[in-house]
Amino acid sequence: MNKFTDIAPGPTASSGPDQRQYLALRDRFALQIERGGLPPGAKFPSERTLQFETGLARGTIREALFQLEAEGLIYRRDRSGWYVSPPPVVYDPTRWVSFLTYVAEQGRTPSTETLDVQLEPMGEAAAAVFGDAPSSLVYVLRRRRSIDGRPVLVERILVHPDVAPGLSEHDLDSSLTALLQSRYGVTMARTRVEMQPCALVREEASLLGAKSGSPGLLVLRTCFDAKGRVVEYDEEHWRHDTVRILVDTRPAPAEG
Amino acid sequence: MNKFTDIAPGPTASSGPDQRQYLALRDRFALQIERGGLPPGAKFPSERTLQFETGLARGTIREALFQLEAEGLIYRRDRSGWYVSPPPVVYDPTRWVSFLTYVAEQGRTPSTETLDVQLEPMGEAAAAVFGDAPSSLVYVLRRRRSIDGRPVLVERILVHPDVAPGLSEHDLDSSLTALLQSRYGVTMARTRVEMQPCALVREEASLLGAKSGSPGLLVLRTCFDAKGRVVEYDEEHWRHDTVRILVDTRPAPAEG
DNA sequence: GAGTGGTCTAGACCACCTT
DNA sequence: AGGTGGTCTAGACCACTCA
Repeated sequence: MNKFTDIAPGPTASSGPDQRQYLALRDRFALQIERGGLPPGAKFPSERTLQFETGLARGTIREALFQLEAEGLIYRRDRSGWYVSPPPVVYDPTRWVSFLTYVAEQGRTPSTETLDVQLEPMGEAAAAVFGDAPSSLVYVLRRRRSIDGRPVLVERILVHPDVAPGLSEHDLDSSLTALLQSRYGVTMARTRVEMQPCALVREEASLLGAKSGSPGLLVLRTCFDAKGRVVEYDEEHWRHDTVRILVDTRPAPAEG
Repeated sequence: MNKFTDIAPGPTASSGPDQRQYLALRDRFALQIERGGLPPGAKFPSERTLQFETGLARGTIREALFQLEAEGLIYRRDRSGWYVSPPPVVYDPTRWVSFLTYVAEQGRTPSTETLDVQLEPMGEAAAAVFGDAPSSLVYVLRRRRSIDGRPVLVERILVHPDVAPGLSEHDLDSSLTALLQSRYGVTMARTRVEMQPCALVREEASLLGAKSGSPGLLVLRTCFDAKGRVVEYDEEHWRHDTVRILVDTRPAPAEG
C-alpha cells in the first residue's frame, strides 16, 4: 500500500527495526513531546486528522495514542480530545502533609470538592481496620481533588467519630489534616501505606473524566496516633500519570 | 441485530444500566473469576471461540479482555492465550529483605536469572545518585525475576565497586542482599523509594513476555548505609498485576 | 450543529507458540 | 501444521463536548 513500507527490512530480520506502525507513530509523537514541540496541556490533532495525515486506519492511530497514554505522556478528556500530560506531582503518603500544601509547594494549583459526607455503619472491612464492630458508625467522606483544574484523584476517607466528633459540620473542602490537628488535637505516629496499580472503572473513571479501564494507582493509607489508635483510613484512586510516590525511611530502631 | 438489545433501556436513560457490550462481557468474566470458577493460572477460551459463543466482533471481545487485564484479573502470554492472574506478592521496598525470602514466605516459588553484569562508566544520572564523577566505574547488574515460573520484573542494579569490590565474580542469581551483608559487611540505614505506574515497552516488555504498552510499576530504590553512602541503587520494572507495595513507617524522631 | 472520541462490525494477513 | 494473539484496514453509528 505504501512504497516505503515495501522497501523496509522484511519481517524475517528478527532483530531488525520494529515494523509496527503504531510504534513508529508513537515514537514520532514521543519525540515531539520530549523536544518541547508539544508543551504540557497542548491538544493533539483529532484522530481523523491524523488519519488523513498519515494514511493509517483509525484503529492504528488509536493504538499509538494508547501507548502514549499508558506511558503517561498524554491523556484524554472524554469526547474532547487528547492532551499532553503535565508532569506528575510528588507525593509522600507516609508524611502527614495536606494535599493543598504539597501540591502548592510544587508550583501547582490544588483544589478539592467534597462529594459526600455521612455517618454510617462501617461494615466488615472497615471494622477490621478500626478494630471495632461492623455496626459501629464512622464518618465516610468522599472527595475529588484536582491539580490546575484537572481531576487527579477521588478518595474515600474514614474517620472514627471518637477521634473527631462533629466532623461533618466543618468545611471539608480544605485540609482534613490541618482540621484534625488544630481542632481535635490529633497527632500521627505511624502510617501504613499500601499501593497497587489499578484500573479506574465506571464511577471512579467518570468522576475523573477518564475512560473506564484507564490505568490508575490505588493508595491505601492507615494513620495511627501514638496510642496505636486508627486516626484516619483513606482509599485514594489516582490517575496513573498524575502522581509519583516518594517514601524516605529509616528502619525503626527495634526492628528485627 | 439482537432482539434483546432492541428491547433494552434506551440510551436516553442516562443513569440506566450500562449498554456497553464489552463491559457486560467483562462483568461475566469477573464474576466467574471471583466465584472461583476460573482459578489462578486457568486459561481462557480463545478470542475466536468467544467470538463464536457470544456473536460479538473480535474487537469487542478484546476490549473486554483489556479491561480485565488493566484491573489485574487476567494476563496474556504472547501468542499463547489469556490466563487468570495469580494473587500479587506483597513487597516492602523499604526493608532490606531478599526477593527470594519474601516471595517464599508468601508460599510462592521465586527464581532469578542474571541477564548481564559489567563494570562500566556510570554516566550523568547515576553520578548524581552516587555523588561521584560520570566517568567513575560502577557495577551494573541486570536480572529477571519470576514467581512460580512467570516473569514478574526486570531490574537494573547499580553497586559501587568501593562498596563491593569483585562483585561480578560471585553468583548473582541468588540474594544480592545476603551477599552484600555477609561477604562485604554492608548494612542499610536508610532507604529512599520512588514509585510510579509505567508502561512496559519494547525490551522490558519482551523480557517479561508482555505486549508493548502493558501496564507496569516502576520502583526506584536507593539504599544508604549508616555513613550516608549509597550502597545500592535499583530500577525495578514490575508487571502491574504481580505486586502490591506495603510500607509501614514511623516518622524520623527529628522530623519537622 | 459540527466535531470529537467511544463503540462496534467484519473482514485480512502475520509472527509466533504449541504440539 | 494448526491455533493463538498481534496488527491493520475500512467502514458505521452513537453520545457527548464545545462553540
